[in-house]
Parts: sequence; structure tokens; C-alpha cells
Amino acid sequence: MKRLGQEDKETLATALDHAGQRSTPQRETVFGVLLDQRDHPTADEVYARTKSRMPTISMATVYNCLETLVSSGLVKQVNIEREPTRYCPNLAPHAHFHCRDTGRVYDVPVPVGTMEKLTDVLPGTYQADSVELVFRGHLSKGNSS
Amino acid sequence: MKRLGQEDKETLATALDHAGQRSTPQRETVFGVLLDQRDHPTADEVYARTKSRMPTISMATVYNCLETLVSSGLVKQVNIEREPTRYCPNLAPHAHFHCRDTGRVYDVPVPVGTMEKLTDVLPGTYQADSVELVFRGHLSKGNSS
DNA sequence: ATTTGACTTAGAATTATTCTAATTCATCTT
DNA sequence: AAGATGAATTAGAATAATTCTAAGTCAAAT
Repeated sequence: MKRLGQEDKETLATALDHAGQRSTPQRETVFGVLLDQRDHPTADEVYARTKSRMPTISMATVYNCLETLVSSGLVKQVNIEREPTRYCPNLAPHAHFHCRDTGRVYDVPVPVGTMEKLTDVLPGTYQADSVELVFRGHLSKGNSS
Repeated sequence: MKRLGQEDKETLATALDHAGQRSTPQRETVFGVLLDQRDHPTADEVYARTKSRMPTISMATVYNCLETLVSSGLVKQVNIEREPTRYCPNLAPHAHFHCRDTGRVYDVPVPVGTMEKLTDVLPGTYQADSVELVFRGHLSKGNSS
């Protein structure tokens, strides 16, 4: 899949407009790259993938586009342990699992309300507007018990 | 408080020994700095504080000591959003709250078993050995309801 | 006393990211 | 339509936290 579908294009245009920003070919392509392969790529990886669709794009533009997508709420940054920032177009509340063996990051769906409920542990003066839950460990093969 | 108490010294020596490492004046001092002011200092801050007690210490040694303390289990690293790594000698399971206004990081005690319970959301093939819970937001003044 | 290897040190190197300044481009005005 | 305006893109320089390197120091063991 090389281009953004009509629906995603609308989503992008609307969100950018709402944030006072334009939709551009570069932003569309970068957004498409993120939607196509949801493996939490780093900026480097996004750059490589985007370059194969739009060879003239620069690293700076990739960073700019990612920043624009993040600030308009379409994409989330995922930071794990000082590793390069990863980018994730999954907007539903979810946790992450970081595999120590492969370094890969997986989305972990959580039941509705779980993330919000976590704020119960906070003292009253702490007003949280975001909750981040990250697991680290290993993927056990063939054991689904 | 400028020097490590006997008890903390023992803790340090034992933990280091267990990890096959020696107790040294530099490691003692860095550990003391972390125990004295539990505000999640960065390596830079640890360096400044340690230098005031031991003026000849170098940045490289501070990094080395911190790494040694982390790998022997006495100290935990706290990474928030690509900011410099912070160091925390609180070994009890706890969450963190990151204030957007001040940038400060606070420990949030959690009821026993809470962190472990979170792993329930993981599919069976995911074996987590650590859980990280970070809140971001603001401290509301005078509202403790 | 000498050797051994761990520890410390200063400074260079690395690397993800941000910044700068110049160019391109789309839209707006006349 | 031509020019003006300002946003977006670009290449490359700059930054900053951390790691690496290679030399020097020190403590313990022979």
C-alpha cells in the first residue's frame, strides 16, 4: 500500500487544520508510512521508509512532520529507556511491551477504563493528563497459558 | 549529612560484593548523594553534588558509579521522555509523577501488589520482569480533595 | 616488592535530535 | 496574471547526554 486512503487523508487534513497546519505531500507520506507498518519505527526507520516513496525528502522534514503529527494529536511518541523515540499511530489507550531479546515494542490493548483507573493511586493534588504503562521482559514461545 | 551511615555502607558493600564489585570511596560518595536528596537527580546533578564532597571526581566516574549501582540493584534509572536519565534509590515498587510545569519527578507509592497486578493485562506469551508506570500532569495547589 | 587487574580519569567520539539559514511552494492580494 | 507573504522543506551545522578509549592510579594477592 503506497498511498493514503481517502478516509485517512480526511483524518489527517482535519486534524492538521484543527491545529492550524496544512496538509502537505510530505506529511501525508510520513503519516502513511506510520499507518502501513505499525511496528513503532524510529525516526531513522520512518526516514528510510518514507524515502523509498518520496526520495527527495530530508531527515529534517521527517522530524518536522513527525513533530507536526504528534502535536496535532494523530501520533504518539513512545520512549523506552533512552532508545531513539518511536512513533505510534494507535490512539486508543494502550500499554506497551518492550522485548529485551529483540528490542521490539508491542502494543498491549487494555480493557476500557484501565488506564484511567490507575490515576486512583495518585494523591489528590496530582492532576494527571496522561498515563504511561510499559512492561519489559521476554516473549515465551509456545506457552499461551 | 556528608557521609554514609554504617548501615548504608553495609548495604552498599554487600550489594557490590554480590555483584562482584568493590566498594570504593567514589561509589560510596555517589550512593550517599543519592540517598541524601531523593529528588531524582540527573547525572549532571549527581556530578555537581558529588564534586562538592569529593572535588577530584570526574564525570566519567560518576557515570561509571551510577552504572555500577544500577547493575548491582541499589539504584533505579528513571527515564522520562528523552530527558536526561534520573537516578532513584527507592527500591520499593512505585510509580512516578512528572510535573509538566516544573519538570520535577515525584515518587508515587502504590498499594502492595498493584504493580504486579498490572501484568494481568498481558497475553500469556508476554513474560514481564518489570513494570513502569508514569503519570504526567500538574500539581494543583491547595486542592487536596 | 612486584604483579595483577579493577577502578578512575580526561578527553575524544558517538548519536539522536534540534537549530539555522536559505530555498521552495502555495495561497492571497491587487 | 504578477508579486507579496508566510509556511514548509531542505542540507548541513550545532547541541547535549552518554559512551568509549587509552593512560594512569590504586588495592589486594602473590
